[in-house]
Amino acid sequence: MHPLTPLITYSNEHFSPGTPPSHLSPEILDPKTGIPRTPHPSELSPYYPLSPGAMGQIPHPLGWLVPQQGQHMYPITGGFRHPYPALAMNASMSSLVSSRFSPHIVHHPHGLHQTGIPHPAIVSPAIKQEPNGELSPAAQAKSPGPNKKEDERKPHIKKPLNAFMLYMKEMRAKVVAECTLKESAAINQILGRRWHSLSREEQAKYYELARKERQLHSQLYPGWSARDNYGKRKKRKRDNKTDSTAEDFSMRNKKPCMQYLPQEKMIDSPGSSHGSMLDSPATPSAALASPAAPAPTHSEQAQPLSLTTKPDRQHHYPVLAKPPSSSSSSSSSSSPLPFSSLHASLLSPPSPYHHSHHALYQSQPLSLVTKSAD
DNA sequence: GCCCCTTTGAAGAAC
DNA sequence: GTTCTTCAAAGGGGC
Repeated sequence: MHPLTPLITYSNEHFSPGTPPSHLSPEILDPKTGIPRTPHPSELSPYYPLSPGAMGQIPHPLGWLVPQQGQHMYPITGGFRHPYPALAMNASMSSLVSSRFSPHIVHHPHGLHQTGIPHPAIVSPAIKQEPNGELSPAAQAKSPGPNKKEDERKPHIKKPLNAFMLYMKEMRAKVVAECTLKESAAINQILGRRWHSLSREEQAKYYELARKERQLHSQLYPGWSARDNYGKRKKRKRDNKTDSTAEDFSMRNKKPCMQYLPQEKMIDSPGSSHGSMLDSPATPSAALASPAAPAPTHSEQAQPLSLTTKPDRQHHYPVLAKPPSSSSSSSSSSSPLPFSSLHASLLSPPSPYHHSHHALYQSQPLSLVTKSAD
């Protein structure tokens, strides 16, 4: 049984493109109009199926995502962690999500909900601060921007995890166990390939979870914007990624995973690795498509034949996913390369689903993935 | 101790 | 409208 199964009570029939499931429709609660209907947390997300009274008795619905470390979706750095405390919201949540106040106002200074329980998405300003909540001198010195004071007061509300991140959280432990790898960069490479090897149905589950997560996040923090977190990290350089390909990384691995490494060793010549898998009829069965992850377009299905190298890491929309406005862009830079020289079983975890269409994607050779010349 | 690496996806900024 | 950038998680490694 798939670990998600207990959480996913909805079926794929909810994934009619363009028509979000009714239980996810904005009419559940419109923060702007303040429609009075109080959504039960279970309506908002599979992460919130519990009644408040059940808190503390029933494991966190996302426990499967973080079974190994007992962590939670949005850990509160600074010591206190709680399993998605939004679960505790019922009436308070209603008032919270309907509030027009910004999250900074809604939430208590230290990331506490009105319930007194911090939401896991909130990382209080105590991030890298002293336990008492005051910024350490170092943190103060490093606080970017002129609004240090304001920044101190603002709880750090993290971005909701996307589908792949949810998948990573679940699968990381498995990969680590199988490969004895610990370097996250290497693990993530494996997970990235596994992600592509997932069946549509399996990916759809994660997309749906991620979508609900986003929806709930937006309802919990109506005023939150991803931009709020800009600058929280030091600007990361992207240029180096060009040179640091997976191939390089795999060579650096001191503890190679035999289960996955061979596939990379099989990559000898990019030019000789195209074709065989492309014979698979790309079953667009695409009927299965979540609103967040519509079926691929014709151009996308045709693209795997392209020999163009992966220009960059952006917008690599998976089989299910398609950018909202990428009808044209999807045909160029974002199509993964076929990786026909590898057997799917080497890349994929055992899965009952292996649509041929996936085969086009699951075999993306990281060693062949290069960024376009600058 | 901080940042990089590495992955995909979402969102915002920039053009 | 398209492209680019940043941040989500994770933990070893480098400086």
